[in-house]
Amino acid sequence: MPTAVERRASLLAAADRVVQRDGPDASMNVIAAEAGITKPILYRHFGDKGGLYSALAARHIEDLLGRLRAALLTRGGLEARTRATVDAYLTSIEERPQVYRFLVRRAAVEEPGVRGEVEGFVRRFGDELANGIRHEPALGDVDPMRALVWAHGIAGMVQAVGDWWLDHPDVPRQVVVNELTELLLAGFSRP
Amino acid sequence: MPTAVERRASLLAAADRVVQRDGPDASMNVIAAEAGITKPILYRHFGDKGGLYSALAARHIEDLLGRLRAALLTRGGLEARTRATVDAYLTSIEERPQVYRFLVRRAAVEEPGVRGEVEGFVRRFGDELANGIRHEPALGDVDPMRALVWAHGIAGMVQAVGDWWLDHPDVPRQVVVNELTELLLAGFSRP
DNA sequence: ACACTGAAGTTACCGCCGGTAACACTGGTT
DNA sequence: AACCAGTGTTACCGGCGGTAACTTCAGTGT
Repeated sequence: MPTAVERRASLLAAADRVVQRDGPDASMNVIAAEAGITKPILYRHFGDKGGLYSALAARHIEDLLGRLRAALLTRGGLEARTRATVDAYLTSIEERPQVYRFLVRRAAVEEPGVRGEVEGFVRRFGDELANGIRHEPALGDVDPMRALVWAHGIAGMVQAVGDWWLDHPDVPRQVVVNELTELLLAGFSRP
Repeated sequence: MPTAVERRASLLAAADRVVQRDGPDASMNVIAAEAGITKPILYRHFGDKGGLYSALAARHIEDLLGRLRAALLTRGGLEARTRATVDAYLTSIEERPQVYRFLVRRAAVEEPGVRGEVEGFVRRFGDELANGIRHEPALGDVDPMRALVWAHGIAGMVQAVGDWWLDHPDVPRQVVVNELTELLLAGFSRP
């Protein structure tokens, strides 16, 4: 007899399997079947579909944000940090494309207005990055508003290139990393 | 008795009204009711929901791309062109937020893999922009791959900032335009 | 004048979705 | 023995995208 949190974890694992196999449009029935149970149990554990998706997304978002944070702390200059972060992002896409698709497509659509739930991971990354930029030693003091606009712009830039790269798998990752890093660094070194 | 293309245009106009009133999740029933007819007629004209959404999106995409193209042709230096284009983008968001939401959220989700239909307007903008960058006089000859990555990055950057701005209406447009323009210009003027 | 055709439009349905109410089963507590 | 409390089920609801089958009616050939 598993505990409640174990059960919950196993349900999330099942949902994860389905999403990775069938893409980000998994239905509650299919997820329940994969977990070997029926729908109402899912609803008792997660409230509604948004709740399940939030829980599932939260897990991957924390993982991805963890990688990005670690990359942002890379020792070396601004260039090394930038390159490491971009590379971490694109590597995550390469390793689990379905998860990435789930994060950027599905988790952002489930009307984040009503509850301040997940709010899309690009947003969260942008908000964190804004803090990082404000305190980046190589940049000096940056106006908070400027940091916000820049951070969300940079996050969106990396995301858009990642999306584009998803549909152009022939392009080597290193090439994309190089171009993006160069573009970003040029943006940082303003006159 | 209206002709077929008139009918089609009036149906699209009805769909447009519903989307602008109720947001981008309009159902076929509601759209049909708004048009004063019933569902099967919509399906005879547009095939399926994706077809209607494609047609509706195509219209707005052409309009928005037209504005952006015009802004890209602004006389003056690279800065004037950049600023005008960013301003055109944000102004379009400001004027019709629901349409913008429809374009970035809905029109990109309807599985573009099967048919090469709309493919999201950010993608199209990115592809066009890549051409523009390759031939931008102020930049000289740019490697095609570099132009592609940059263009999609820039398109994503502007889009992300636009999305963020949608949820922060207190920030004046001019401020966002200024920050974004500055960031982009710095990116262009690489060492 | 009249039957015929074909398009326009309707009603009524299908299967699936997200979500829920109401009912069984089972173990432990008193 | 009686009673929970939790876990699970079946069976349903309204609404969605999508379609089959029927009606209605203007135009046309003879």
